Amino acid sequence: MDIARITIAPSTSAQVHDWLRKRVQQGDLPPGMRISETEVAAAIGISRQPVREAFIRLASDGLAEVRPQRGTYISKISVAAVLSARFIREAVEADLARAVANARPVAILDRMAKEIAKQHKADRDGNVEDFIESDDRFHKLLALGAGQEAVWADLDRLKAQMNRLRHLSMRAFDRSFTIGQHQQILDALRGGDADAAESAMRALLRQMLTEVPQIAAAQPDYFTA
Amino acid sequence: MDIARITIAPSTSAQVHDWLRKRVQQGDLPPGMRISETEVAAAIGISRQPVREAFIRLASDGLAEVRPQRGTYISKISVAAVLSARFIREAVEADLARAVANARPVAILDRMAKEIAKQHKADRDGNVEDFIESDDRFHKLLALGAGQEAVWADLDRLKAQMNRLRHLSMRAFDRSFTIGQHQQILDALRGGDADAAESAMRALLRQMLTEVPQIAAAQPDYFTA
DNA sequence: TATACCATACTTCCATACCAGTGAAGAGAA
DNA sequence: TTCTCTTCACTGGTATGGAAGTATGGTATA
Repeated sequence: MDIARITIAPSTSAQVHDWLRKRVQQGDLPPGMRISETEVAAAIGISRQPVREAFIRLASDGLAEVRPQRGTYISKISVAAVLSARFIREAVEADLARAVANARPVAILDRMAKEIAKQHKADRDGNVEDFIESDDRFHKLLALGAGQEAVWADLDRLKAQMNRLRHLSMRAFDRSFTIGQHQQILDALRGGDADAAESAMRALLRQMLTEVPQIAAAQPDYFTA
Repeated sequence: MDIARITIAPSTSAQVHDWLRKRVQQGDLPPGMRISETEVAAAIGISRQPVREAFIRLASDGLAEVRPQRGTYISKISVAAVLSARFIREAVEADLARAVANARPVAILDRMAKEIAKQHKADRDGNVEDFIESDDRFHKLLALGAGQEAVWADLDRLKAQMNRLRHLSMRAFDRSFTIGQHQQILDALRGGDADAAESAMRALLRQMLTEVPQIAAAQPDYFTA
């Protein structure tokens, strides 16, 4: 038996937290919605305490807001936070692209090509969820190719609000543009052209600058400045 | 009376969390130390529940690790996390420097000059705390000058482990080198030379690449890979 | 001496009860 | 009708007791 596989059952509180977090990320629990310790506890069939602790964790994630004696609400999406995360992504992924272009890790680049193929298929099928997941994997592979896997973990946390926006808009931004940029990035990486890889990456991420305000304007109830 | 100043007393749990967080950041509670719900509650004179919730928040910050039925421990500093945050800082602050060099916001640049003066003084006086605080303000001003204040808030959260390392090492890295780079950065910003500003910033942050492993090696008990 | 077992004193986790603050509905007066 | 006040259901916050799991040191056994 593989001793690394020995795990303990996660606490009730942690399970509730995971469940809520996924539902918020997927837009199942919409921004501004009120949630109640009592209701959730009764629905699951447990006491209030673990639910309460899950709410605290959710608030630490920036996904909920606990207002004492008033109620707990799913956080609205802060446009400023999304744009801040976008700025950070552009800077970081530009550097990552340069590093990968210089290192040219063939195995990683091949996997990136496969993801682009999956994105074509998801686009044809109109499967937004698959597209988003493959998109994320593409960018994660970039970090991996630069030997900076931990960097992606940090970016992923920053991306939390951005992910909610993507799911809510159900548009995943301009998909054909995204795929085209991914291809350009990959071509540049294969050719070892750091400058081209960087500029293609920056162009990809700057596209959000025009799309985010449009999405926010279309569903103003879900957003704050 | 300024109605904006009306605030409600923070919950006990939140106060305990703030208190613990500061003590961990300042190295008062060293990495690896065991803390107990019962002990902290008894020391403060409250029940265990708020303390428990403070521990949960602390764990969300990455500053503590709760091991069920075993105990709660102050997190050791992950060298990988520090280096990941450093990589992100370099990429982001390089872009910020370029933006500021192009915008040349005079008022901000003057404030940055004052911070450099404070750093000279703190260095002469051997006041490490003052030096660290001024150092942070210098970099925050950079984000401000680029119109990206929210970016600094995100970076600040990523810097959590880095800050602990700084306080623990009580060295604040190479102070004279830091001040010199700050001056070079400021000169480049004043001259509108984006390339020079970027390279000076990158050189400053790359200095950590050599210092972090040294500090970690000097106090191995406080660090993990 | 070395090993297996077990009592015990911890730990965090969960359930329950009660508290204080909030806000909206409803009664009553102008 | 409109306004004010009271009431009350409901919210999150805290205290406490006990359940389940873990580590440790002593003890019996080989």
